Amino acid sequence: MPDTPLSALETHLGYWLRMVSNQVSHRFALKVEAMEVTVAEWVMLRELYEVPAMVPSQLAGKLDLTRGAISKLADRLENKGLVTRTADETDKRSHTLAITGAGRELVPQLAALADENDALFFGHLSAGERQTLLDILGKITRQTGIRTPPTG
Amino acid sequence: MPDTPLSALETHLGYWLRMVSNQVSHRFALKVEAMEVTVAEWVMLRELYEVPAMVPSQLAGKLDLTRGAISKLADRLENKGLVTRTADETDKRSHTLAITGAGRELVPQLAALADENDALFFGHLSAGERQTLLDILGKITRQTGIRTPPTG
DNA sequence: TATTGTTATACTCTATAACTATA
DNA sequence: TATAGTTATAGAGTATAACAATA
Repeated sequence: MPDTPLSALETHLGYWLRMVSNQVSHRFALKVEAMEVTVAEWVMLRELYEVPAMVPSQLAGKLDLTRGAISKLADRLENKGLVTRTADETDKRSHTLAITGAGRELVPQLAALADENDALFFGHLSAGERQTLLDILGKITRQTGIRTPPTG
Repeated sequence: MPDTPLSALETHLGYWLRMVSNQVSHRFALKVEAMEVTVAEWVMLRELYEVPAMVPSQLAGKLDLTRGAISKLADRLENKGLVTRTADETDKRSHTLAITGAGRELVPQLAALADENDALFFGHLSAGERQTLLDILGKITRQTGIRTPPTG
C-alpha cells in the first residue's frame, strides 16, 4: 500500500494525454510505414505542403525543433525525392526547402491515412465532443504560445 | 498553392493531439531531469508505486511495451536504486519488480512536478473543461481497449 | 562577430529477434 | 517445446556543441 494517497497520481492530465497520444501516434506510424514515411516526416511534409518554400530555420521555429534536427529530416526527405533544397542567390549561406511533385502527390494519401486513424480513435466521439477536444487543445496551445490548431 | 483543399489537413485531431502532448511531455521531461529521472522511468515508477510487486511481463502488458524495453528500463532504475528485482522461488525463470524506499520517496516529488506541469498547461482551463478532457480521453481509450484514465 | 546550415556525437525510446535458463 | 527474461542490434527522434561558409 502506498505511503501517500493516490488521488494525485491518478489524475495527472499530462500523463493521460501522453498515454492516449502515444497510442494514436503509434497506430498512425504503423499505417504510414507502408508508404515509407515516418510521423516526423509527415509533419514536415504537411508544413511544406502549405507554402511555396521555407527556409530551414523558419521550419525549425514552426515545429519547435533544432536546425540540426530539421537538417537531418530534410536529408531523409530529399533522399526520398519528396523535398528539394534550393540555393538562395542573395545570401549564399541560406537555402529554401520545398515539397516536390512526388511529395505533393503523397500528402493526400497520407492525409487519408490520418483520416482513417482519426476515425479509429475519435470516430466514436460525437461531433460536439470532437469539436470540444479541438477547442481545448487550441486553448492549451494558445496559452503557452506554441502553434495552435485551427479554430474550425 | 496546394493542389488539394487544405481543410482535411487542418483538422486531424491525432495530429494536434500529438503536437500538444509532445509539448506537455517535453516540458515535463525538463522538470524531472533535475531529479535524474526520465519520463519513461516516471511511468514505470508510478506503476510500481501502486502495487507491492509485479512481474516484468505483466508490466510490459500494462504499459504496452516489449519485455525487452521493460528489462532495459528496470536496469536503469535498479542502477539508480529506485527499483529492485526479487527472484521467484517457485519459478526460477521469473522474478518480480518492486519500488524501493528511495523510489517510494521520490514518487511524490515527481508527482509534484507533474502537478506543476499540469498547472502550466491545463491550469487556465475551467474545472469543467479539465473534466471534459479527461472524460474524452477515457472514452477514446475505452473504445480501443488500452489502459484508461480514472473516471474521477 | 554573428548567422546559416551541417555534422559529430550522444542518449532515450522502442522494436525485433536471437539467446539462456528453466519449466 | 514453451515461457521468462536478457541481450544484441538497429533505427527514429532529438539535443548539444563544434564547424564551415558567408554576411
